[in-house]
Amino acid sequence: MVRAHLVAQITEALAKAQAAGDLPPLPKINITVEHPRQAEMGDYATNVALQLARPAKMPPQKIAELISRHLSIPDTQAIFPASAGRGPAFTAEVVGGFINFRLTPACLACAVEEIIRQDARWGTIDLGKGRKAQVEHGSANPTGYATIATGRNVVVGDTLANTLEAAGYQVHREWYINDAGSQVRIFGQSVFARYAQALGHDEPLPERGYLGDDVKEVGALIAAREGDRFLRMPKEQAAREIGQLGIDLVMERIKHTMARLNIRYDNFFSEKSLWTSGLGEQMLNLLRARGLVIEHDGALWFSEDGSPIRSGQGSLRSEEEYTETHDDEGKPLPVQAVLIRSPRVIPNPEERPTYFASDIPYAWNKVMIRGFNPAIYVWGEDHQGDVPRLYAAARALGLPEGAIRIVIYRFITLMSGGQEVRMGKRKGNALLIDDLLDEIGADAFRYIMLSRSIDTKFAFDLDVLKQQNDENPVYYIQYGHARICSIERKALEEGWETAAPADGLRYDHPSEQALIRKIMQLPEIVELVATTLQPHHYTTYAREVAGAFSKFYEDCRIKGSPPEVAYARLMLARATRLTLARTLRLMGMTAPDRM
RNA sequence: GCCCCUAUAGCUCAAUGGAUAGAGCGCCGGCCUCCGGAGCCGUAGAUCGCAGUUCGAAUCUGCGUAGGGGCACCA
Repeated sequence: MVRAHLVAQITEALAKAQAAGDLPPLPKINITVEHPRQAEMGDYATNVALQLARPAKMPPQKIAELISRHLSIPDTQAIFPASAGRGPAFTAEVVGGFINFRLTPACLACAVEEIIRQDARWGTIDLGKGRKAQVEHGSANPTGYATIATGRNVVVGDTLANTLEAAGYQVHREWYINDAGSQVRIFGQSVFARYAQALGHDEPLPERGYLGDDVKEVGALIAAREGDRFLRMPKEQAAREIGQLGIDLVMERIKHTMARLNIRYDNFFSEKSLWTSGLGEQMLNLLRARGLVIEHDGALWFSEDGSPIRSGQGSLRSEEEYTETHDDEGKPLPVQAVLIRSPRVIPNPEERPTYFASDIPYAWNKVMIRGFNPAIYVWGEDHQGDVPRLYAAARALGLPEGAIRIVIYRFITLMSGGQEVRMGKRKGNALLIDDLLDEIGADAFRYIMLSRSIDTKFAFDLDVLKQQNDENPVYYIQYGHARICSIERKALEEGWETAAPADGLRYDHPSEQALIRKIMQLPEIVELVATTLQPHHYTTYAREVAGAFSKFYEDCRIKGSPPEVAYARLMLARATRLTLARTLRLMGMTAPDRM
């Protein structure tokens, strides 16, 4: 709200100072306004004078004073159109080369009024301007129930989707089903083995088969539903058909798990469909026509610049060829070539050439056919090597710059007996989301998943989490919300709420003002998450809002205060409730009325 | 070997290149005639190492050290 106005005022003052000859002509700089760490330095500050010191050949303090002299201070109405006649919005002060801005108490009061006016709209911004965006998340192999590794993926993805929605995008949520390829085949064989075992046959699991209990359960379920009819057909066919049934059962269960997590999808997209629809071949032909597909020893390679593969190399697996090179400035150079079809794969509509090959038509489908921009991919760090390839493919296909954005998050490891263990679906040692939800519930799960930056790995210690459950910040935040609801209920019952004072609300207490400053930041936080795609900022912010409210609640009585004070405080409590509720909802958590 | 990510308080994590690096948990010490004590206040405690860029570095660059991931006809 306020920030954009400040930037505009500073820009104007800078231009005026130059026009008046106080400052020499200067190069254009990026004018930023930030929150000073120290409250004594005001609510906002700009460092323009420090940035201009060198080009202007003047001391920063002097520049700041000159700019400040040309600064016009707007009335609150300029920022909050509904609030007229409340005086200037802020004061400006030059300290050590910074220009510090402090919102006037009247302006803080206008902010509270504005938040209440916006009500359910509070926290929405218009960054997207109605454009279509997609967040693809989840997308684990349908070869087992959802694990907590997928949990991080979906919670991050869903929160980003919520954020983009709040930021004014029309958001589509998609799960990509990797229902093609060899893992699916092995999964089918594994389910078949468990199925046969359930029917009393001594059928061994395939090599590198899936060992988890979930696959056992799926096999037994199919045995119970379908009887022994699959035992009377060729094993290969049985494994394929049972594999499909298994995928369906697994996806059903995953959808159920997602619903428990308060996550819904607009679409589940089948990888296989990219090839059965013919789009895959179409894209390969398009790339071939552009000279970007190379045939070598019967294999098909994608090469961004069409450069030939070195002769004598039957495969690009050698280090030299596969390594992503960097130029002198450290900028990545294009990957030389990526395998898209092996000579060993017999073309088969149920098989797709390679995993990467599917990414090409999928990207096209997202951006060119369905018109998503941005199309956001939420990927685990095991896909990190695919990032430059997908970008290369996007460039080769001529997708608009920036249409594809990839979010990489670090893995979750499991603490077991003081040791970190990497989970694996095939190994069957992965912790399932459902089991964890039984223990701690969806709100705590989502909060925990969001509480760490996606760039840091997460060592998951179940015992510690269970133990900490009661003192989790989740409850502190939700408690703040529930407490406000309780206050509002009581205020209604006991009739504390009087008429609004004619000349507007007033907040003189430091704890009131600190709380207002905090809740006012919500749109900035939404913008921050929408642009950085780092959702952990919400957890920090929610904790801060709840903390500021607790302090306010300790210091400032509502009940029993003079009517005007009580009214203003009640409104502040309401604005805080709206802020907490929105933040919790962005995180996909509930905002309970009572606990 | 090459590429990506990470290293901040005893522990788990924050900090759009800004001013005195913040929280939670844990430790120690205070606060309930009162709107919900799942709370509030206070004490102690930290930027992996060495250079560099910058008016200013936890943040950017280089070289180390330690950990994770990737460089599959797995996904």
